[in-house]
Amino acid sequence: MNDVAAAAGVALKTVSRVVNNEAGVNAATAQRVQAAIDRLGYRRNDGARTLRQGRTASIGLVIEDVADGFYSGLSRAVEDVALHHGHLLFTGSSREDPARERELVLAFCARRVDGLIIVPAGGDHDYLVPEADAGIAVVFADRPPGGFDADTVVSDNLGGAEAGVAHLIAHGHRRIAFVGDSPAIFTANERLRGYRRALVSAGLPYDEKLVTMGPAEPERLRAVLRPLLTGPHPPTALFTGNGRITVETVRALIAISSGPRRAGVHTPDLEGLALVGFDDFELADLLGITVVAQDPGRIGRTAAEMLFRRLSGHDGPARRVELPTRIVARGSGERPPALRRAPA
Amino acid sequence: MNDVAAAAGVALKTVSRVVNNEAGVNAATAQRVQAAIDRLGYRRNDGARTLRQGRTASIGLVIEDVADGFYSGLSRAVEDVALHHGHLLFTGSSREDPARERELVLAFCARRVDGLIIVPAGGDHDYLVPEADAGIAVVFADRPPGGFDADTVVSDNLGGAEAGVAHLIAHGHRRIAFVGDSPAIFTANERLRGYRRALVSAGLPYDEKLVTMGPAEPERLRAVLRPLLTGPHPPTALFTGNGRITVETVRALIAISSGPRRAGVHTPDLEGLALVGFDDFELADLLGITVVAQDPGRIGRTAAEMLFRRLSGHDGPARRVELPTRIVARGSGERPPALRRAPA
DNA sequence: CTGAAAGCGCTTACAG
DNA sequence: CTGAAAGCGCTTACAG
Repeated sequence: MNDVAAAAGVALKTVSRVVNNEAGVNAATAQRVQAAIDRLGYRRNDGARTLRQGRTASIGLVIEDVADGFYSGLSRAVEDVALHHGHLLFTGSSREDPARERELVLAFCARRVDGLIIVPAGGDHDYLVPEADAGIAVVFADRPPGGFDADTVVSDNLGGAEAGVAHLIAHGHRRIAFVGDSPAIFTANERLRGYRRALVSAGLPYDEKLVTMGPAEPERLRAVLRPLLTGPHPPTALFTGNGRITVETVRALIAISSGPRRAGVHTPDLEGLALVGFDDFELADLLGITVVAQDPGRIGRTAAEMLFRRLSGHDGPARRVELPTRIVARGSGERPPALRRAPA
Repeated sequence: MNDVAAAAGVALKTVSRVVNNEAGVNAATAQRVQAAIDRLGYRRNDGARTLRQGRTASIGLVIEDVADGFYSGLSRAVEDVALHHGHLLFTGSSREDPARERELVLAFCARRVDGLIIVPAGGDHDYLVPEADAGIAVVFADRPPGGFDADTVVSDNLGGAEAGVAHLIAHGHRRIAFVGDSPAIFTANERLRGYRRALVSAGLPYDEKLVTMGPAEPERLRAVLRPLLTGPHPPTALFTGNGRITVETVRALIAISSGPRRAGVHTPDLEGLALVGFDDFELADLLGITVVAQDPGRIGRTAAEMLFRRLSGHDGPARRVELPTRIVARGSGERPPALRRAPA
């Protein structure tokens, strides 16, 4: 900018005025400055601008994993809202690692992002207190924070799971297994609570032998599901706790029912089991899987809008928004209980 | 930092030394400074640091759409490499809009990112010349730039498509339709070229009535495929040009073959057609779809590594890396030509 | 081991 | 309409 000023024979401030389209510059002067800008290929340094102004016009987003369809849908919505407000977006994936979440968040804070949207991996957000005191706005999405008060947007995990399990019960099922994600994850527990509540409402017993929780690893699921399904009192239906669990469960069921198999179309008859999964996912329609659908785009959009309200001065108490889920019936959740074949 | 210096009774520079763990500070002094830092909740402002140092330790990534599995896989890899090199990542989606690509890229440049990874939406990258002159490193991924020389990482689109079509020919097909994405997209054209080349190699005629290109919209695909498949000389196989096209083509085939249908498991028998799709996608295994697989993670990783080589001083001529594809046979591409039923 | 001065590239707050 | 000075929060380059 200094070079431009020298080249145009004006003061720094005049160049600044031209660059920022401020009113009150003589047309001829402005033209001379613009010519110098073009000749020198000058481009304003927004980092310097930002330092002086105190706001960076950027926000940080920490999700679990971009490569997961749920979070990439959420990201896309956040990105749209951010751009619409003229903000740039730093992104990072925590990989369900609290230390990585913290590092990313603090790195974003060190860059002085104006605000943060966090899908928490960890359960302790004490570390955000100094950042929030310093004026960085924070909104949590998908899961609530731990030990820190801030705006939060979640789905109705409990109610959604309860409705999904009730759907199976309404179709005659009385032995329904719950296949959930790791118990360390907030949503996994809420969905387990919803499962229990549906059983209680229907007067059905809670049998912990029908409950398994853990990461969506194929080997683990096969190892857990095989004895469950081939044992003495198998369930007639499954309720799966999230999209990845659902997909890997379907794969496991096919592996269990067919063993090694040549390439070809796998008709997921699910061993005659009924299945309802939490989370919709691409191609669930073609597989005929009934789901309790969340709306990841709406979660992201809502969180981003709440953040920008804060950034434009809103100063009310922290709000918690709970978004509804809906059942999408596609066949797998509407089957009646089938007689299971005898153990192999 | 000034406040900390005052509180600790030392000079600014000493605080800077402590904050940055520079050697040569008396242990007692350092302790006093650290105490002041803790008491005041001081956190270094990396924006200011960056301004002084001339490097921002950040890179920008512009993809087509985060919500597309291919690009989110690419993003994840870029993110990993960036973090590994201590860089933060700005991201944005162009939505296949050249103007939006340009805006995002220039906004990143105004923030003085050290480097850029771009999946081009537009065909003209003249606008990058001043940025590159100013020292911003650029690598293109998935598609080559237009009118601008820079490192580029792409898949072997031509060879992959040729192999996929040859695979169908090897299984006896002689009338193979090509269902591609919009002709404005580089990869779509390369894959069409591969299709033609496979036909030529096998001595088969190129029939443009068997070729359709355009966006992956369900209505469009149904409107194009219905007459093609129910007409006088239907193809016995389809080659689809990318993941989204493949998925929507499968949906269209089901819609065409079954009309309105109650919810339930759709067995994608594809109307007896053979099908090979470019791009692997989640659940292609369960649907039994044979694909020509790219490796989006490897594309992202390779691009990011090339970028960081440039950032650490490498100054050779622009390189173009072409990554191999591989056929994953899952049944749909290995069917022999079937007698088609008569037009409905 | 410690510090005073200058400067990164802008904007703010004034003054003319 | 135009500009000189100060300052955002750091690091660089020296000096002691």
